[in-house]
Parts: sequence; C-alpha cells; structure tokens
Amino acid sequence: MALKAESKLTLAKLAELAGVSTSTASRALKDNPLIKEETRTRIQALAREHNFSVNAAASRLRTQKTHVIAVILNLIDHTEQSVSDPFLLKIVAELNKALNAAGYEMLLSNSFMASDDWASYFVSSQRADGIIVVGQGKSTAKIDKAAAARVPIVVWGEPHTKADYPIIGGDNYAGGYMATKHLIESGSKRILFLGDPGHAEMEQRHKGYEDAHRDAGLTVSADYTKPIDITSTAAYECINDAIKQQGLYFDGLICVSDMVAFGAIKALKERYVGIPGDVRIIGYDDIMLAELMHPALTTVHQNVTMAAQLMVEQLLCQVNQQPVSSQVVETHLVKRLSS
Amino acid sequence: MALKAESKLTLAKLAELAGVSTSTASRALKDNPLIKEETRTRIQALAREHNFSVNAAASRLRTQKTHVIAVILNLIDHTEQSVSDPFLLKIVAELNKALNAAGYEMLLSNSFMASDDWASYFVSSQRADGIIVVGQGKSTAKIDKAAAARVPIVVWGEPHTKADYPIIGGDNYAGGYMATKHLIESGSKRILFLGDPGHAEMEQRHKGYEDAHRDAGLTVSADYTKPIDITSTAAYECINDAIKQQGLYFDGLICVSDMVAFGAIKALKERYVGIPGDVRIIGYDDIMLAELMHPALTTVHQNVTMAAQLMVEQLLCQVNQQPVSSQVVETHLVKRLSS
DNA sequence: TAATAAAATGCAATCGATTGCAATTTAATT
DNA sequence: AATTAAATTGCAATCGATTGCATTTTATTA
Repeated sequence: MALKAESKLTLAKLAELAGVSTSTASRALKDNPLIKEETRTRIQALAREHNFSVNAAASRLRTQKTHVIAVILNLIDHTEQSVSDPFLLKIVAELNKALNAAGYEMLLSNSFMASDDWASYFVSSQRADGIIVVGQGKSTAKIDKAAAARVPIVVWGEPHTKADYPIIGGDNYAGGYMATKHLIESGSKRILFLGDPGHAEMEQRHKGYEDAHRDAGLTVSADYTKPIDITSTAAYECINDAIKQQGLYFDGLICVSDMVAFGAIKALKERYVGIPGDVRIIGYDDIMLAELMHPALTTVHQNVTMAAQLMVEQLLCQVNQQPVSSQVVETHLVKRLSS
Repeated sequence: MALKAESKLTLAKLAELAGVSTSTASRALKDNPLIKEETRTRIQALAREHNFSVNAAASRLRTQKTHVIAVILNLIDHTEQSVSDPFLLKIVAELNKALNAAGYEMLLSNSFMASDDWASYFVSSQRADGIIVVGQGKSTAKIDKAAAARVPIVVWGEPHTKADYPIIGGDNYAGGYMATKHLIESGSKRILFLGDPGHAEMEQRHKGYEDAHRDAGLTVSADYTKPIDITSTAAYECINDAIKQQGLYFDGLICVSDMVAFGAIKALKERYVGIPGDVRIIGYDDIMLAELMHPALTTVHQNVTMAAQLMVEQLLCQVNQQPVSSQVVETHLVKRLSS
C-alpha cells in the first residue's frame, strides 16, 4: 500500500508523484494520444493505485459540461400516488441504463421538488447538461418554459403533440384503437373508458376508443368516459360507485394504465363480477404484474427500452447541436385472459 | 423583460448590474445578515428577474460540498430483473422525498453501472457528499470498501448486522417469525420458505421461520427452504417444479417479497390450487399491488417512509461528523385473505 | 465635534482540472 | 553534424463562486 497522503489527493499531487506536470497528468488520464503511451499507462496505473479520481466539480467548471442529465418525474397535480406506478419507475430504470451507456449520470427529481424554473435550476446552474421529463402532465407550462430557454430537453409523452422539443412516446391513438377494437370484436358493446382525456396521451387513446366504436358502427355516450386520476384507488372507487348507482351497465373497460385496471378488477371481483365473462378488461403499459394477475391482464405494451434509448439519443443530439424530432415507439396489444 | 445578456449570466455580471461587488452579491443571495436587508432583497429580486442561479460547479468546487447524495441500487448479482421490483422503487421515491426535504439532491446509480470504488468515484470526486446503498447484496465487499474509506454511507439492509456503518432496515427476524407463526396458527403444517438465506435480511427472516416452528413444537426439513432469486419468475418456476415433481406436499408459503409471492400464486392458480384453502401464502413488503391481488395478499409491512427519513438522518450525521447507529424500523404483519 | 464602535461592503486568494500555445526533447533527413 | 520536422511535455490563464480580512460607511457616545 502506498504512503497515504494526509491531505486529499489532487491531480497536482498525482502529477508530482509521477514527476510530470499537471497538464501531462490530465491528458494522460484521459488517454490523450498527445502523451507518449508509456507515460500514459504509467500515470493511469499510479492513479489506480492511489484510488485517484478527478474532481468532478473542478472539471465541470472548467469544461462547462457535467455529464449529468436531470430526469424529472412530472407527476400529476396532487396525485402524489403515481410515484409508485411501476411503469414510471420502469422508465426511470431504463433511462438510467441508457444514460449510463452513453456516459451520463442521472439526477432524479420530481415536479414537486424541483423549482419552477427547470432550465435555470438544472442547466444554467450547471447541475446537468439537459433535462428529460417523464410525463407531460396536464399543463406543459413548465416544459414549454424550459424549452423556451433553449436548453436540451426531451419529453416522454404523446409524440404527435406539436411542440418545439422532441416528444417520445407510444402510439397512443393506435393503442386506444386496438384495445377498443379488440374488446368490440370479442363481443363487448358498452365499454367504459377509465382515464382523463385532459392529458395529451389519454386524449389520443380516447380518440382511438371513439374511432374504433365509430368504425364498428357503434356509438358511445360521453358519460362512458370516466376522467379519473391514474391510480388504482381512483379506479376502484369509480367502478364501485358506478355499479352501486347504475348496476352493471357495462361489459368492457379500457383503462389508461395497468394500475387503473387493477383497481377496477378489485372492485369487480368484490362484487363477483366475472372477468372476462361479464366484463372484459384491457390495461395499458404491460407492467410485470399484468401477467401475474388473475386473470392475466390484456394490455397495451410499449417498448420502453427503445423509448429510453431514443430519449437519450434525442437529448444528446441537442447537447451536440444536432437536429431532433419526436419519435413514436412500437406499441402493440398483448392479448391475455382478461379480455 | 430585461435586456437579454448575450453571454451567460454569472454572479459577477449580476453584481455589476446591481452595482455591488461579487462578495456582496454572493452573500445577499444566501441571505447573509452581514448584508443590509434592503440590499439583500434588491439583489434577490434582480436575480429572480434575470433567472439567475448560482453555478453549482463553481460553488461546489469552492465550498467542497455538493449537496448531492448518491443512491446506489445494489442489485443482486445477475438478477437484473429486480430493478423492477416496486418495493425497491418505493424506497427510492421515499429517499428522494426525504433528501429533498433536507436540501439534497439525488444522484441515482445502480451497482451495475457504478464503478467498483464507490468512495472515490462518488465522494472523493465531489460528485456527492455521501452514499446511500439500497440492499446489502450477497456480499458486502463494495460497501465495506467504501466505508473503510471513511466516507459518509448508510445502507438499507438487516440492521442487526455487525458493521462500521449504520444499517437501516425492518426487523427481519420478527417479520419472519410473525408470518410463520400466523400461518401455523391458521393451520398450515408444511410451510415452504421461498428466498435465499444467503442474504443477510433473508437469513434473519429464515431464522424467524425456524424459530416459529420450534416454538410451535414443529420441525422443518431443510429442503423446505428454496433459495431462489427475489423475482416472481424464479418463484413461479420453483413452485411449478416442486409440484410437478412432488405434488402439492406443502400447505403454506413464506415469501421474501410480494413479487415472489405473486409468482408463486400464479403457478398455484394455474393448477387450480386454492388460496388460502389449499395453500396459505404470505408475502413481504406490502407493495400497493398486494392489496389489489386476488385474494388480497397477507404480507409484512415495513415503514418505508420512516426508513428513508432515518437513512437520510444517519447519513447527514456523518456528513456533520456526528455519531451514528443502525436503526430498526417498525414492522408488522398485514393480515389479508391469502392466509 | 471628535473618537469609537458597529454595520456594510469590497479585495483578492482560493477551490482543482483543463487546454491553447510555447518550449523542449527526440527522430528524421540531408 | 546540422537542420528541420515530429513528438512530448510544461506554462499559465481560465472556469465562477466563496470567504477571511481589510476597508469604508454609518451610527453611537463622550
């Protein structure tokens, strides 16, 4: 074990140990071919031996790059619950992986915590090089504001939304359409839509839901749309109330998330409603649990891994001043037993 | 809208705009009473007006504090799956909240990404002021190494483990004991333990499982312990194989996570095994889905919110050179219909 | 009013790594 | 061996905020 320095090990000290200047040491550590190979390996070995690692604060200050991306969970309004939606967290996990693969680290925030001025708080302040927002929320005010500050930013949301920043997301219209069509073809005639079309993503799914009806020659009454929060609790209560007040007047359920579907299923089971016998149900997101449910949940799958990669890619394009565009990720229906 | 500066707004420029020195500006922004109140508010207003926010890199370099904590998901071996365990992510969410409340931000990593030398990579490099590790893993080598470097660190795990860093966790022994005792009292006589006692936390739960049997005057054969990965898939396969090979020779299941329980339930349902009629099941963690399952899952609940607060508290104690200690968080059995 | 204390503000060094450019060393060429 | 080109290495300025100490301004007291 080498002599332990009393004070913190800096590049200058390491250079001194190696008998070179700090410039050489700095270049050697990042494998700059300007430095003779032998010198490079010698210094790298020395660094390893002493557990040296470059001071990130100093480096960031000097280079004006942080190699950090802020990921903001744009949670909806009051509904703090949704933090626990496995789907969101799956996205976070995939983003983490994709960012790391690109040599970036992830600073995790959520809209409750982060200050209002994302651009200045995260980017101007050199806390991060860019921002990934998960979820458009009901209002895109904060996102728009950040984008207006011309800061690298990417959003997970409805990709067909008009915006001056790239939006990555599944094909929500198609998802809603496929799901509804499938239910109709399976025999459902009175299908509720559980979700709030006030959100851009849901709005598209809802359009798909409406169009599928129209294309099948059916009409849907507006009050078959239940604009609830995206939580299992809200869904549970919604279905409970609906049945209590009007009986089992529906035979199909399009839910905007698997969690919502689970809440609905719970309410139905408690009343001994058969699934899919009496009511067919389709969720959205295809979280791991969907398959484990009983009956296994039919749901709309979006390629989240791909989405994460695209988001990182589009973000880094901005960091490197290259053109960007919104992207639609592959989306398909996974038919299981609940429908 | 104020005149837009062509170049980036720095403290120096802000000070110039305000007609004061950078020292005054700096102090004013952090409400230092050394500065006249009127001056302070004037500068703060100016800063707000120009969306100014202090350059974090420079500040960190100068103060040697980052106000960032690295959270490392210490995933187990190859089992990358477990990233998606809702419980882990619930902990992350709670940590995020607790850290923010304490004025810290969260840098999220996992053991696959982070370099091997956590202390030097995260702390010596000034990327973070401390480390929170979620999960002890099967080997605590990396944790021990980081702790040996005398870096602020806290671990979520089995709190009775001997270590020179604080460990926060539920009372695993009690959890295992309560769960097993409950099953026995409910009439189960041949109870499998689904989980790997190779992990410190599981080891304690397993001890509880054994002792509950002993105290009830029962004996358990060692092969009633199934050392599987903490994933629903592993559990599904395990139960499937067990039944295929030996039939339904058990009537109770103690699972080390709710996800594991779900996997087991799926296997049982596919074979039309009644729950709790034929087999009683207990999970661990009490994730949101546990209640939504059918039948609702009996499980062991740990106060995660409290845990997150304790972890942050114990970590900051270290940052401030104060004494620390491991902490046990409140743990109790939530009886539902699966048992 | 002068002297002294208290309140405000400013000067300038500092944190540690990076990098354009200059200087030195080594290799190639005649 | 002398000259020139190429390969290495070092000098010193720079990134932007913070803070101990000195200085200036304002208030207090004799």
